[in-house]
Amino acid sequence: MQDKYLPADIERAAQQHWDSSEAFRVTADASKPKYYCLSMFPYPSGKLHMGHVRNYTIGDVLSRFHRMRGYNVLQPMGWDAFGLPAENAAIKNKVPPAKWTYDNIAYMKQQLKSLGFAIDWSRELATCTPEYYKWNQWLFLRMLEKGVAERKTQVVNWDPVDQTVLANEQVIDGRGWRTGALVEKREIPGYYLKITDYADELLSDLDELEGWPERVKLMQANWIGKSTGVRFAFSHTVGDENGLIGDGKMWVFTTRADTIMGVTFCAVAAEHPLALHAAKSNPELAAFIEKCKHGSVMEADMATMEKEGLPTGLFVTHPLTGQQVEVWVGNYVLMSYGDGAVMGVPAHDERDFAFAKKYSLPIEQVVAVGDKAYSLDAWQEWYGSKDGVCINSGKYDDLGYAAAVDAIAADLAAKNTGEKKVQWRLRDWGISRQRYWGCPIPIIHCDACGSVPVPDDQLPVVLPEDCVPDGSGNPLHKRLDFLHVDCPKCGKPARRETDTMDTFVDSSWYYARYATKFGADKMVDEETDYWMTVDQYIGGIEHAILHLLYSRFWTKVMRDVGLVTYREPFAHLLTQGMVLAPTYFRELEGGKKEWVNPSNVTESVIGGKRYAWVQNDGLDFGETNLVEGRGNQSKIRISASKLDVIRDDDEHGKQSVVIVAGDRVQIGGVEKMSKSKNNGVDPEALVKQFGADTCRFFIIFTAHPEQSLEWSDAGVEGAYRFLKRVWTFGHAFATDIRPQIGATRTLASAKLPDALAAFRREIHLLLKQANYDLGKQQFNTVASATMKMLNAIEKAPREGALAAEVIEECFGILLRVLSPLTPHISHALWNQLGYGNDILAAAWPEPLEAALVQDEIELMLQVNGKLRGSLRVPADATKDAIEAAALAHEGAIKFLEGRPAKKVIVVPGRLVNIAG
RNA sequence: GCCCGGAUGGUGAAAUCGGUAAACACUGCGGACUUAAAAUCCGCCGCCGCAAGGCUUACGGGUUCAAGUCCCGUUCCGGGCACCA
Repeated sequence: MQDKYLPADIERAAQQHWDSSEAFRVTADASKPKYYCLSMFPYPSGKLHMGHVRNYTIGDVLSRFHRMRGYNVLQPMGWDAFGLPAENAAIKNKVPPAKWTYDNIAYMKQQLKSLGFAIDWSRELATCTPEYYKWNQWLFLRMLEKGVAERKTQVVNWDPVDQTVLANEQVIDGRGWRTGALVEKREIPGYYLKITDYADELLSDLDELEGWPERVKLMQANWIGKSTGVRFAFSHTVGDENGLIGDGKMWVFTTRADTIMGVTFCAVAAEHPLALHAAKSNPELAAFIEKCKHGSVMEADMATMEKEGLPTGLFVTHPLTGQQVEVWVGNYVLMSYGDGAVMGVPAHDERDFAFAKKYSLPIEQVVAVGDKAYSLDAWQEWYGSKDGVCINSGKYDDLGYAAAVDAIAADLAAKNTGEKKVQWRLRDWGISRQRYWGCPIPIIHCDACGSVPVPDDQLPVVLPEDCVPDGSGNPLHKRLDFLHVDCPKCGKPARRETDTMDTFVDSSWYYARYATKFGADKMVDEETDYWMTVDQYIGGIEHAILHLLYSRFWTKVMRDVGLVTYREPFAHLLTQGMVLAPTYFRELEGGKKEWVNPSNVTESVIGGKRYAWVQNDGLDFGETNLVEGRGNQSKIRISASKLDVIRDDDEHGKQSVVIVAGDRVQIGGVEKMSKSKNNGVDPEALVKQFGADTCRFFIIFTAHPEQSLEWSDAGVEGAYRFLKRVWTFGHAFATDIRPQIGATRTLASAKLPDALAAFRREIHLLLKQANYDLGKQQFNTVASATMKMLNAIEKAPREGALAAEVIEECFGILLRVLSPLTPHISHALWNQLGYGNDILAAAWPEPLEAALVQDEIELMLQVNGKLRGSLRVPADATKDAIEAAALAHEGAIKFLEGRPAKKVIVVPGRLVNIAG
């Protein structure tokens, strides 16, 4: 056996073994419990980043752990291969998105393999292949048939120079990313999936998802946003030659019908028919509406922008008081929520209050809480409270919130002008994208027949893969061979739809496709019934709402089409935290920042302040300067061609001088690894330098899976050092310890000497803790436990057959607990130390009760809640005996200072607290 | 702005049900080995204090024999906000 730890050799051999034995290829097997472990598939952006490595390491730990516990484990992998970055790369490099994407997949696949994940590669898929996206198209057609998909208008960001639709990401400060032109809102037709039809079920089924984090369920529930309120109409006589607008009714929705008597104005969206009508004769209003068209379609911008409005000069009639109420246009009213109009109750709605103050509109208090006094000076929290009673509200006076809403809803209903209604915040899912690199929407536009679905036998509608977008719109418009098609209905020349599907469609059902036998001409087959649902899903918290909600919706549609029987796709969800790294930059002329990669930066603390610099690129050893200085008592020795001197005083006035080689850079914050901040750490370089096991171990060890992880080069070296020690001990075991073991094992029946028993107990205790933590999916402390085990094993007695047997048992436990984290080294040692052929086939270790027993335990002694000592008592001591021992303890006597003990609390196995 | 999280030593973090705060590491410092360096091994390391002891889990209150953990309020940081994935 090799005495040095050589990760490259060990890892190559282990991976070859897994490959040649097809170790991770699985099929349905009814004799075993199944465990479907799924990590969110990567976008093939070019190279793996640390977020991927973290995600798949967590998944791999779970997969390997369950496999050793006897589960039939499926862990697949694939590629979320359509999307905007491929088009951006095409614009930049003049390479078709398809080529860029497939090249990236090939590269990243080899990177994934080098990390030793237990993946069944026979199930690999890429969403940009026709055999996959055919089924997007097929199910979309079923949705059209069922009325779940429909065509209507959508609001998009329009770049007037490039004449193209922009993604939100491509709008920077209200301007197009390439042209710098002011972006406009524009309405165009597109396809929608009616996720709102499933709102109730998507909300109520959250209760079934016991394996999901509460916060994710809460976020989803808030996103769906069920609110019960009253929808009612203000009547009016505004109309034109086509009759009254909206049949003389302006509908609004409110959750605060109890404040209806406090309405002093109404506000409508800029796109509302009443606003458009008024604008015809009001140039100022027309200009305001035009202004509202520019600006963001994003909710965050809508919510933070200055609330502005303009009166329309139109009036509507309050349905209960009969009073005339002026209608304003407000830039904060969304046409897409409810009916695009709201009632304005400034006394009890914070936004209305600010609006009324700004435009000097009347404010009338109609709710009172206790004896609190209402004032118009500033908004008070209680103005919006539902805990008060109605005042100044005629017949509704003195009613509480619920009673008032009921009474008002009943009166509105009696007048046939309103009713209670459930309103959802959730909007329908617009899936049309005016973009090339996506799944074609299977529709043909015919002048005679309209929008005609592509017949099933003509699927898939294949996307030409050789287009190169140039940023000025969808290149499919110029592809006549794609565009020209005969109408399936009437046979006359027609035109294909050029819009493609949102990439969230692709990722809404890939998990079901992995579980299907490929080749079968079906979207999913019987094998899915065995594997689904996904037992464990792992991915970034940033997907907590959209991707997960769309996947749940898509599953329910597949169920309603009769494809599957389950109603939820993911039983357990683990939301991993982000991978962060420090950022560094140089300030360039004009205030621009040039970001410097952390791998080129050296940092030091000088006089209590942090400094960073980039080592000189061209270190010139021909003219080496050797400099020795003193700073903070430490010697600094550097060789460089360019030097920089940093001087600083710490808070005690001591001056430090440090001479550094290189250019100073500014220290930014610790942020998510990203290209834009140039703070990514390359996993490939790391694997080359230290091996996959070190990389995996560091990632698992350094943070709880759900928490963000801060990158540290020094920490990686610590992980490497640990694995070296594991290997070194394995070598010592093989050469010095194992040879002491006799022909027959005696451990099971032997009475161990105290030191050996204590050591064995420690390992089994650590194992018990590790198993508990694995159950909690807290892998960082499992990694700690393996380090503690090695610390104990290295110090354990190793002379004699019995000691060797205990070490054999304990090191075997360590190797197995380590194997999901660092499978390569575990594989090599398990095999070479004679534990067995393949650690994958070994059973997961369980602690032995016999090894855990102890005679004496230590209890902490507190006096008035403060720690004053400890006492050793027999493990089976009674409460009275413990009390007596505690009161007799010198620490207790000293700190009670002669006072009698008022109360003695004994917490079994932990502590005694004397109150005196 | 709205919704959801988070905050513990010089650093990453641990503390299971309210019961020893800082396990396990990293950095740093001291030492051994070495001609030297690397590697490895041993020791020390929250703050104040000579000590006894006191203080300490972002900040301010509260509940409790006992609070990092529960409750109320505040600040700061992060994620999402529907066309980035």
